[in-house]
Amino acid sequence: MTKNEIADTLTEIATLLELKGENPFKVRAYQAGARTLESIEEDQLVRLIAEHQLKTIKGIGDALAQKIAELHTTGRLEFLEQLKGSVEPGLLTMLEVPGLGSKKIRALHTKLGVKTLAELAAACTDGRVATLDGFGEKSQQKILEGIRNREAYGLRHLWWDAETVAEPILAGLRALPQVARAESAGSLRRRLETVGDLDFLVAAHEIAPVMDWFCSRPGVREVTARGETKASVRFEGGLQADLRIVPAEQFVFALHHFTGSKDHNVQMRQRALARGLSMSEWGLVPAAGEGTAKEKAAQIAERGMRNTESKTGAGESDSAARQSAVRNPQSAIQTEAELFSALGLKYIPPELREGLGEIEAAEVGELPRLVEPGDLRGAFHNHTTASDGRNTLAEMVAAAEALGWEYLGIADHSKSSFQANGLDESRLAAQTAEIHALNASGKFTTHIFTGSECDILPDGRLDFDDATLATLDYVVASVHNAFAQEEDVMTARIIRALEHPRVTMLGHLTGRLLLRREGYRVNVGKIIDAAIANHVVIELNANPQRLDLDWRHWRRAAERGLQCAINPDAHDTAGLAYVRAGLNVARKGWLTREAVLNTRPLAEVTAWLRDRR
DNA sequence: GCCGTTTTCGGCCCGACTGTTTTCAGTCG
Repeated sequence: MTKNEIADTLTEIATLLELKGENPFKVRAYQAGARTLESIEEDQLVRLIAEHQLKTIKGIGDALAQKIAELHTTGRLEFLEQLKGSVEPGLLTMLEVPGLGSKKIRALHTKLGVKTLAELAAACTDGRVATLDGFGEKSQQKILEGIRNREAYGLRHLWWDAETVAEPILAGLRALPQVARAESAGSLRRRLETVGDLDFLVAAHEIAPVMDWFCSRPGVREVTARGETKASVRFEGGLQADLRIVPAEQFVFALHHFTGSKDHNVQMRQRALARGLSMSEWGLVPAAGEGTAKEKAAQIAERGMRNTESKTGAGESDSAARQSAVRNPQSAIQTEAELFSALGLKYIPPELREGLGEIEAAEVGELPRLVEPGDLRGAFHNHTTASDGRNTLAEMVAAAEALGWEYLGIADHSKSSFQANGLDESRLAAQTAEIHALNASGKFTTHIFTGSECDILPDGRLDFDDATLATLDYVVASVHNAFAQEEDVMTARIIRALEHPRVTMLGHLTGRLLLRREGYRVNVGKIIDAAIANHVVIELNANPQRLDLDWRHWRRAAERGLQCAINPDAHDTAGLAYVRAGLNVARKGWLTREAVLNTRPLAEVTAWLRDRR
């Protein structure tokens, strides 16, 4: 096991011990052990294990040293297996309900005997929870709401997680000899922040082998449908995936159809009709004559295509179009660009196909040149082991260099973020000195900027005084506490921070966690105004769980002059890759390279930061 | 479970908020 995997395992042990009601200081010892482990380098750990010197690290005693060594060499731990066996697995799930911690869960388990979320929900519904000591009506209501939210959210998945599942499937489909073309479609291809299910579209000259391959993917729990041209499967974890197989000449029409949002598709069809054309997943053909719904349904049934009705609910005109398309194959149109062109439009990237003005812009050639992955030259807002990151400064810089980045900004937490091991003035000074020394050493081609993710205190003051902030290249100001403030209080608090001359950018504006937690109540428009007025950048936090500020705000904000920084908020070297999720959202927000600070070369960014100070 | 030492157990990390209380426990960042 790697260092970080071992740390995760120690944290898991701590959670299980907590649920068992073990000595809280023992729990803390495991948590501290995990953090300690994260703060050392991988090869240092390997050396210490080999030399039986683990115990020389503060916070690691006999017990932890033995367990860490066992995990490192064998990858498993008998102690953990036994521990898992002694804790009801359903109790771990309850930890995901807001407001429930180990103490309350244990009370619910021992006094009411609930073992699963369903049993807990039932106990709330019939009022048993409110009768327990330490619980009341409000707690009962809150728990019930938490469980219901979780069920509702559970229907969707983070784009990042869905993409992780989809990528190997798409690659596998493309590698099949029967497959001419394959693409993902739907919200995954539109790069929406959350995805309901996966859609794969394939052009194949032989259907059965492709279906077989798809339905037998590892992790498929159940094949929920399998017809002649479409199959649906459900993966462990609940994610559903659809595969549609179409003839090659139909592929591009189906791809467009299953990619666009409902609004985009409706607008496209209206546009086609206005030009005497009928558009559907089957093709683009001269608008067909009238026919009864019954006749069309019969034609579809005849061709055995029941499974392929439109997702957008426009099946009527589609079937007519399909009938014509079959008679008039659109062999001239091979790509989506040609399809758009046939309707007098410039190519619209999938990210923009939301029906939010992209067709009008494409008509007059005013679509933006969207920022692209290759445009990024670095990123700000990254953490190291100095606060709550899991890789050291040197490891983070080496990873950035491997990505070809010209610069990397380090912004560890400030002292008020106690829970995240925030840096006080002296530790910040030490880190700044370390960064200056590393830059001077020439060890890395990637330049390191000194920064801080400085807490915005509840009254809008910053966590460091001006003299301390003046020692840094830049400052990311973020809210990490007092989330429950009224909207006007929170808005004024953030604006006060933006007006501080040392603040370079605002971190995760709303604090939302996708599928888990709403953002704090805040007037986004006023904050954007204040950021523009004070020449402060607003970050696009690229953590797949955040993607904050939301793409729906960016187009107008950027038009009014707001600068964006796509920040991975990386807590380990792997986290730098999150910029990809951030780029998706930036593109959905119509952002160009010019709107994104970290597309600029090092010299330009250096000058920009200097001029701001 | 770790640490430190007044050498063999006692102490171990912050602060706000909420909901339950009537002085505090639990949760969360």
